[in-house]
Amino acid sequence: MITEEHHAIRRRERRAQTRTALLDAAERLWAERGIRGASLEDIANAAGLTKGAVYSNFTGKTDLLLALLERYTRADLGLEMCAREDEARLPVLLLVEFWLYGMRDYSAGWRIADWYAARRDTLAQGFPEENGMPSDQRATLAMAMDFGLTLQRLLDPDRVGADTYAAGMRLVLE
Amino acid sequence: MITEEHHAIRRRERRAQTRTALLDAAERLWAERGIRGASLEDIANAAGLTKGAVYSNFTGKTDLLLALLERYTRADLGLEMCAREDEARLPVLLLVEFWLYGMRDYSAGWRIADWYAARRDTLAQGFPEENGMPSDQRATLAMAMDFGLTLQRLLDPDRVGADTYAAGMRLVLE
DNA sequence: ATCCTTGGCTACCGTCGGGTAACCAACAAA
DNA sequence: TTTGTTGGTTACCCGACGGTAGCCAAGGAT
Repeated sequence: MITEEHHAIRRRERRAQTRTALLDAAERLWAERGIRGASLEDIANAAGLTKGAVYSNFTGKTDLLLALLERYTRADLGLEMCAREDEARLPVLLLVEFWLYGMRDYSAGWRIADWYAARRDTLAQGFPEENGMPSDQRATLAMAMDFGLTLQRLLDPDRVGADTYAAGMRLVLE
Repeated sequence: MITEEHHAIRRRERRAQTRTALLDAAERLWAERGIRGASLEDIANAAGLTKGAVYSNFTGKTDLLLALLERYTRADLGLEMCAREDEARLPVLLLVEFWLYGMRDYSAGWRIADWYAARRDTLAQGFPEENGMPSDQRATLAMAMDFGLTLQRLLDPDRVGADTYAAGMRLVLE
């Protein structure tokens, strides 16, 4: 039986779907071209919609950005991003975009900083406190190594091989 | 005595000065606001000039960008960028801008990749081959740790302290 | 069957930014 | 002094982008 609430729910679902579609498109295009490099119209078209849909679901570009940042920082990139490098390329690009944005916009900065902190905490719980180094410090170093190697490797996979990546992670994970 | 060549030289010098002034302004503004965030007019005005001066000295925005990249990759940031953190903020921001640009523009990508490689080589010469790890690999790891820690520390200096930075560099430099 | 809400579309505006062309002043060459 | 060149300014064009307003159709409510 189909009730009125049922309809209302389907309605909300459809709206959520368009929101998701827009966020997906923004995530992909902004990763590919940079935040200022993809316009709202580009994003809407990529989602099979028009710019109006964006303004119907978000108050503006920065709102869309913050919503994406919100969703992005909930979902977890697994540790060791460089493991499958082709797959990691776009997420890392977007992460760097967000880092830059956060460095310049204070209100977004704390959110990214918090995400990093949460990631470190999660990671630290996997490390037993050993060798005199606190586990949270070790987590910070692991993230740093992972990130620093990924940046070099994505830019120049020939000269920064998978073996170097493995050696780095081994060193920091003892 | 003032010869004709003397004049010609002063002329060339003045031109070189305006070029430098434009490059300086671009370096600062692009670091502060991002490459797409500062227009040619902004840059020219910051240098006390007008947009026309840019087009008199460079063929366009990307040419100015490449010239700056060229100059930037000649000058050397010392290793351990995070040592004096306030001083490092802008250079690191610009470096990340360049990294992103290089990841998306193939023709610029190899230049940045080469710069990284040269940095690694220079660094590697300071490392004796020891403990079974090749010195060039150690250089890669040192850069990765330095960079990864700097990114985290610039974003959140409270939670990523100088001690952690020191510990990371110690670990990788043995 | 009728009304009204909602979600998305279309057309439009103002601004901004890269790029161009005409112009002009300083200055070197004669 | 006159002439030509060079370095920079001014005014303008055009496309793109963020944002707004009015419209319209789908589809729930009554």
